[in-house]
Amino acid sequence: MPIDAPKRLTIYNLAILAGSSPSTVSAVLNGTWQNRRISEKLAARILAVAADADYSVNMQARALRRERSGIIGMILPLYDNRYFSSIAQVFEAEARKRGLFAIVSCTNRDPQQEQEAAQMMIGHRVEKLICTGATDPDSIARMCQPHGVATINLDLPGKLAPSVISANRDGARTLTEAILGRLKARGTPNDPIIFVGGRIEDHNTRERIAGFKAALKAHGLQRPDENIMPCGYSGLHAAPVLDAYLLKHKALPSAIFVNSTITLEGIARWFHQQGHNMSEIVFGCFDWDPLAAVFNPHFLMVRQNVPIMVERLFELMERPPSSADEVIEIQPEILGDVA
Amino acid sequence: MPIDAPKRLTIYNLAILAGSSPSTVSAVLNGTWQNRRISEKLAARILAVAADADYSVNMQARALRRERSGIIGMILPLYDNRYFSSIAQVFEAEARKRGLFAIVSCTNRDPQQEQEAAQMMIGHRVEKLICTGATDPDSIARMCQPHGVATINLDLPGKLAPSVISANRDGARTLTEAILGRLKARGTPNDPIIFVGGRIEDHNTRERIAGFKAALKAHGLQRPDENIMPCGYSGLHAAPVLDAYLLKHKALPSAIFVNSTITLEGIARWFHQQGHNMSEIVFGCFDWDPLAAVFNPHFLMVRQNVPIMVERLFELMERPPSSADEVIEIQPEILGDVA
DNA sequence: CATCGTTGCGCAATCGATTGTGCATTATGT
DNA sequence: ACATAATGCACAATCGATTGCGCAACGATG
Repeated sequence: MPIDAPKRLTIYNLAILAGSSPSTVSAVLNGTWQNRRISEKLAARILAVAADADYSVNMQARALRRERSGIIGMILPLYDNRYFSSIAQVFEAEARKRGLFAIVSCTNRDPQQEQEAAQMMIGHRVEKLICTGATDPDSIARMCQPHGVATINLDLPGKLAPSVISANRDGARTLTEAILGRLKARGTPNDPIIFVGGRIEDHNTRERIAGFKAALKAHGLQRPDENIMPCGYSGLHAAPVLDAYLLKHKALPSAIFVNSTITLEGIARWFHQQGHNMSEIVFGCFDWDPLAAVFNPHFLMVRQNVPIMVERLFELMERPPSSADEVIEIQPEILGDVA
Repeated sequence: MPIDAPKRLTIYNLAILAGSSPSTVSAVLNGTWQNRRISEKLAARILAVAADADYSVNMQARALRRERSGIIGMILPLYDNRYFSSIAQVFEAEARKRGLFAIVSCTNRDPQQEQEAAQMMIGHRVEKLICTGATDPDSIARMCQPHGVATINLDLPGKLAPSVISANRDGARTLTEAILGRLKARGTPNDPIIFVGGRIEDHNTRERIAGFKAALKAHGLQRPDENIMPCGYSGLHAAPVLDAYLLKHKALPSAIFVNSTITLEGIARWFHQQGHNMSEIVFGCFDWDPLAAVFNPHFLMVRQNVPIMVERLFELMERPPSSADEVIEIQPEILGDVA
């Protein structure tokens, strides 16, 4: 092992090795040599030399000169969740297909971290920035705009950039109707049903609540709003909410609309700790996790259509959107045995 | 909205705005101005102008000139799994703490994708490359070496770079003993137990099998090797394996050592489809998923210690390893009710 | 008053790839 | 044979930040 790489390998070195010039080497290596009328013979020789010497283009130099980085950024609340991790994975694969390099940064649903990450992304001269589940997408859009970085919102919409989101209201209504169907099948169509989880400040939760209420109303059921408890996404907040419900009603609700798998985790933990049996209750979860689904096939779960959402995302990047605040809604899928 | 950013904002523009020079602006903005004896007054003025103009350093230019990118790369089999997504998340947070920018790429346990991703990373001049769960880490180390990019292996070890992995053999032995303890508690200490999932080609699976066998042996149990079925990670392969077992033995095993949550998913699906009851069987899984754990608190699960593993990773990066193929083993944790 | 040391800052080269332009050769047309 | 066109390639400027070096202005010292 040498003490250090004696000399970095550049197109200048390659030019000498191949008996040519840097500009020719560059053109050959980046594929524009046809336009420059480089002979096939020389191109082949240069390619051989480059391969032999194990050359690798310096992306920073390329980006600097081209004034475009070939990088596309995404900020994400977290990786550690099947919905978001799947978004990251599909996003990366699609970016790669398009010759773009994806960089993803987690921001923990924290507006300040979101903005810091966006600053980083701008520094790295990303060509676009996808704001996934951002608590404050409009601030990010405003930060990016003067730098010529277009943003697109995913999962949660904003007003200053086009957005791709799930059809939350419709999905929630369908899920709620499925829950009501289960209750009816059990012969207890009028039993109490509650909504747990999410943040009332975020668009998705509000829409889901609207869908939830609409479904109840359509079935002639009126429920007090106190049965709607958007207590945050963290699973920790589920326990106090359930405790309070139990204390007040001296009984568990017959059905629960759970607003995320993270909340579901908290609820399941509470049930286990309290010694209650989850299978006596109808669960509908607006989110999907394969392990949860397979362990509890009777659960009703809504799977957001990540592949389509990401596909639309890239379409928006490629075709300019009709308006700055266009919102594309993607229908999610409802899963669960019709037990 | 302007047709385009009229002029990109650079230190040259800032220098004019602040009535100074590019080199001074640069020094002020990157914090080295004290060394250059720039007056506090001028520094403050430049900072004000920069903030006011919403300036953002061009990282490619900086990287090019400094000959270091400030980027650290990681390749990963997939995001869509709680173990790996957690690794990505912790890695990114730790990198950020150190002023590094993390880029992560999924390679689907495919050696070719691993190498392509490594090429990309080298092109972006990552300062280090972490190969997580790589099927062929040594090839990557060989690719990186001539470019002066140090690699570190995570989760699966290699011979050409230091590695941080879980104590697979110990963990598997402990897990197996816990399973045996459950069997004994049920009064059926000699019932059959099988091992399902993983790849026999990979180090971790081999070590876990060794631990599994060692625990059986220590308890005076000899099991035929045909009960060890490393049928791959995908959940799809679990079904045929279980079908075959059932066909041959006319009964289910009393305990199953499952080698990953992905395999567990396949097994659970099979149980549900076949109408078997999982709770009659002792499950031990060498992997952890919070939802699986909370839905099946009686499951024995091994949680690999991701925070510590990543911490050791960064220590290896900062302190040179004692030898090129040093392997650091991190003890995992065993979870599950002592029901 | 001359010398020397500080303080404060700007000049210009540099990192490596890209690309507009120009200059030799060689083919083609008349 | 001569003008024109096409072919094949190299020169040199450029992207934006960094950094070794040097120079002026000023104060301190003898």
